[in-house]
Amino acid sequence: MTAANEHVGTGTLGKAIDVLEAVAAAPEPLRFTDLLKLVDQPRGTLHRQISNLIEEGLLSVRRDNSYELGLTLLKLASRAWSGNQFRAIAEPHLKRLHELTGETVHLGVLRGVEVIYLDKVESRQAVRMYSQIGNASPVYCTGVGKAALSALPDAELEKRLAAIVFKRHTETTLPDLAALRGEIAEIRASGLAFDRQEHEVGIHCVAAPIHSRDRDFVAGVSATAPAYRISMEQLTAWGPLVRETAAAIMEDMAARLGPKA
Amino acid sequence: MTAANEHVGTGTLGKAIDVLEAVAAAPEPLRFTDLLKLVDQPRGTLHRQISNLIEEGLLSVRRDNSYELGLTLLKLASRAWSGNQFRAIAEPHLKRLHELTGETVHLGVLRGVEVIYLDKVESRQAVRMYSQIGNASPVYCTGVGKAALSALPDAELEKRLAAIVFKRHTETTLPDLAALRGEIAEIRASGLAFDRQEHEVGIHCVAAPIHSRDRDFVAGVSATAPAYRISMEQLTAWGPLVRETAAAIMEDMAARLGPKA
DNA sequence: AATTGAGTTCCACATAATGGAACTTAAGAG
DNA sequence: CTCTTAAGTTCCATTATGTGGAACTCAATT
Repeated sequence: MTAANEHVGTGTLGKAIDVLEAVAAAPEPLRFTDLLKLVDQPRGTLHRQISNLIEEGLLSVRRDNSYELGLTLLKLASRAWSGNQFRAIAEPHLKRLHELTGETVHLGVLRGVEVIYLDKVESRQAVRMYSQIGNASPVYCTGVGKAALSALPDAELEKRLAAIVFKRHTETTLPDLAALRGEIAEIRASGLAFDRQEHEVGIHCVAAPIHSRDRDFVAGVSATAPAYRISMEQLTAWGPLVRETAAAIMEDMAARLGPKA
Repeated sequence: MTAANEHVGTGTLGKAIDVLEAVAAAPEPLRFTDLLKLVDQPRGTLHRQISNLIEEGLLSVRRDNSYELGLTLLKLASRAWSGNQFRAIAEPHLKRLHELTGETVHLGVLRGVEVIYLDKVESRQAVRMYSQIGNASPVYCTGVGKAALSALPDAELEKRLAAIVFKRHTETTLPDLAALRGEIAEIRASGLAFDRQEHEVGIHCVAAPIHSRDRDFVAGVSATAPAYRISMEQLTAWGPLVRETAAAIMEDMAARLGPKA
């Protein structure tokens, strides 16, 4: 649980999404009463909300009366992905970076205090794709997340930093704000962010920030590799390539989305 | 456009989903006025609905004021996929079928008059995964779709058939209800459905139906291959394997979801 | 048979969505 | 450069819609 589910739904729609997010965030199946405890709503209300969600195919009921997210979401997400403009622009650059490094390449965008992975390129498709794309990870322990943070204007950065809840994932996870601030300073200086097995043991990466002209949109690209096979030196050596990829994506964005709104 | 967007949203939530589906179904970018024509709502109302959707991250605005689906959908769909019980049960069986045939294996569930692909197993990952999973195709021109239809109780089948709008995708696409009814009879007899390049030229498949005990849930598995490499004879020869896979999935469902609700 | 807890239905009430109209911008024509 | 038309946005009285307390059903447990 990151701070992501402290989302306060506004309006009828917001409440509905809150229910979906509660179901999404739960590590184990939820039944009616479990949900009732999670979302702060009266029984009658929640019951009707759930009915509506089921009606729309956003939620469905299992045999044991627990809930799971519905197929409508898959259908919509499939279109959200293929129709995403930023992803389409970045795609060829990701492929190129993959060809140059031979390793897995990720594209992620910053949203609140988490990173949502928009795309992934890897050759040996050992891992299933859906398990990564759309996946949300905390900012402070991913290369893409830290890179994205570094690209924010100071005022905005402070707001986001304040919202982070630190949780130790591995031995090397940044423990607190002070450590994160230190890293961000370094990232701003070098234009590169490293994840030194901070999210998952055995996995490290180099990442570079991507941002729109006015920095209201920030994202990142990374090259990720298993630590046993790729050394930190090798990772560092890829730094310039990753930075160039990010730069190329930004150029393309500027060119294809008009000089500026 | 299939009959899918004749969805009539009920309640506030339904209207919101209608807007999302309109954006999802559009082949080209929509601006405010375009959307206004598609969803039948007064300007002020639509405007506020859009604001709410944007607020929740379900929609976002491009530089040119056209809309695209938001990242929240990716995040939720990622969980919808990994948490889906049916998919999890079917997964090992799909892998086994893939190993036996060496070809691409699909799992799809019936929803209204379309099939939504829930999973896909293939070795050479030439095609991007998101382009298939979550993808919705018409029932009448896919193996999985026809297999699923054949498993419906008659009353339900008739309702669905009535809602189908036939559109010719290829030379061999079933042209009308009569043709489809004929096929369904055959599928019921043999337990196997074929897609003879009816959806896409050069691609054909064998599929078998999957259903829950009371048939309120129907789906299908298929083995798909390019026509230039795999003959109809070979496809037919795989039939029993596909049927066995479907049977194994149903057994697993019965065992893991309780003898019956 | 009695008790508890889960899940569902109902309805007077209040909140939140509605939609008409007025208001800004932005684009095109004369 | 001003006029005109169209696109996009805001406002607010009206009303429809969602709300939530309480009563109810159903199943499991003792």
